[in-house]
Amino acid sequence: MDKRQAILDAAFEVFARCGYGQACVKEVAEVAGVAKPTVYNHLHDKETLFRHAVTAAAEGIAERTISALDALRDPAGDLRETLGQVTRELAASCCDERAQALRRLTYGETAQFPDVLESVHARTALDLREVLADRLARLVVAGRLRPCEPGEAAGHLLALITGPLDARSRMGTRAVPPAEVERVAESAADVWWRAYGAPAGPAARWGS
Amino acid sequence: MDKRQAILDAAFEVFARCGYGQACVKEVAEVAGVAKPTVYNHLHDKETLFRHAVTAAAEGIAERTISALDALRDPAGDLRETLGQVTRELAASCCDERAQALRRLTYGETAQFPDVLESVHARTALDLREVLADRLARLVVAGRLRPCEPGEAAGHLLALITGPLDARSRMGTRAVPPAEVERVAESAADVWWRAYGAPAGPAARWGS
DNA sequence: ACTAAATTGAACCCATGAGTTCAAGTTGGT
DNA sequence: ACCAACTTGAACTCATGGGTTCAATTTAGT
Repeated sequence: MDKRQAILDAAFEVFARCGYGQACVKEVAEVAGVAKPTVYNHLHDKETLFRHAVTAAAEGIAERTISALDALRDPAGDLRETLGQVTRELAASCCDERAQALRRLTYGETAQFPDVLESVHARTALDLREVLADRLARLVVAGRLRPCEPGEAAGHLLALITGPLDARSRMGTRAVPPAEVERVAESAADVWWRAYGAPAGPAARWGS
Repeated sequence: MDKRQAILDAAFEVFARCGYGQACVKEVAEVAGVAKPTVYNHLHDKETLFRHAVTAAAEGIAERTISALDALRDPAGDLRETLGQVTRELAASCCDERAQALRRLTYGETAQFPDVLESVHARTALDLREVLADRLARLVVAGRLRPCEPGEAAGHLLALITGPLDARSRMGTRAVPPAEVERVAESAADVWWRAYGAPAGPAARWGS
C-alpha cells in the first residue's frame, strides 16, 4: 500500500484517459483512493505529477518490451522461426493499451513537455533499437544474416511492426483483433527476412 | 483576405504550438489579425474551431503528400530509380513541419476528439496507402514487381519511411538534416526493393 | 501508550480563459 | 449616399480547476 505508487498509477490512468489538459488532480486523487492534499504532498505540482507518472510507466513498458528480444540471444534452431516469434511478441507489446496510451500522451504533450518526450523516447525507442541492433550484429558476425548496418536493420524491423499496427489501431483508438496482429507481425518478419535474411545455402559467401 | 481562412490558419498554428488545452482563442484572434468576437462569429466554439482548422490543414497536407506518388503512374525508365525518387519525396513531406504538427495534434487530442483523429487518419494515411497500393498493383500486373498484396506492400513502404524518420525527429521536435532524410529514404527504398522488387532477368517467370 | 508524521475532508482563494454583450465603427453592394 | 451586414475593442460573466490552509484523525515507529 505504497500511496505514492498508487498515485502515480492513478495519474497515468487519468492522464491517459483525458490528456494532460483535461485531467484534473481531484480525479487522480479519487482513482488513487487518496485525498487531494496527499497528492500534492508527494508530487508538488500537476506538472511533476505528470512527469513522474509518465516516466515511471515508460520504464515498466520499456522493460517488458525489451525483454521480448531475449529469444534472439543465442537462437538455437531455425533463425527465421525465432525471428517470427520475436516479431509476434513485439507486435503484441506494441498493441498493449498502456504502451499506446504512453505514446499518445508523450506525442500530444510535446508542446509542454518536450523533455518528457525525449526521455521516454530514449528509454522506449532508442534503447529497444540498440538492444535489437546488438543481437542482429552478433547474427551478422555469425553469418546467419546478410551483412548490414545493425542499427539500420533494427530500425527497419521495428518500423515494419509498429507502422502497420499503428495505422490499423488508429493510435490505440481501435482494438486490433489478435489474429490480425499476428498476420501483420508475420508479414513484417517476411519482408524483413527477404531483405536481411541469409540466402539459402551452406554458409556465408557473399563477397564485396 | 478571407478572414475565415486567416482564422483557420492561425488556429492551426496556435494549436500546433500549444496543444488544444493550452491554446487560447484570444491568441488565435491576434495571430489571425482579427478580433475575438469575429472568431466566434465564424466558428462557434473552440471545439469547432479546432475541428475545422485541423481537418482543413489535413486536407492540404494529404493532397501534397499524395501528389508525390504521381511519378509512379506509368514509370518509364528504371523502376528502382523512380521508386527512390518517390521515396525521397515522401520522406520530405513526412518531415514537413505542418505534417508533423498535424500528427502531434491528432494523436495528442485523441481523448477529446477521436472523430478528428479518425477523419484525419482516413485522409492522410488510408488514402495515401490506397493510392500507393493502386500504383503498385499496376506494376505487379505489369510484371515489374514481385507478386504481392499491394495494400500490404504499400503499408510496408510507408512504414519504412515514416518509422525511422519519426524516431530521428522525435515527432518533429528535432530537425533532421536533409542529408540524413535522404539516407533514410534511400535505405527504406533499398529494403523494400529487396523484398518486393522483381529479381534481375528478362521478365516475369515466378510460378505458383 | 506516546509522539511525530502522514492523511483527510472540507472549505477556501484566485488565476485563467471560454464565451457574451454592446455601442461604435467599417465594409461593400446598389 | 444609404443600408445592411460585418467587424471591432473593451468590458463583463461565469465555470473550472490548480493549489493552499487547517483542524481533526489516523498511522507507524519505539
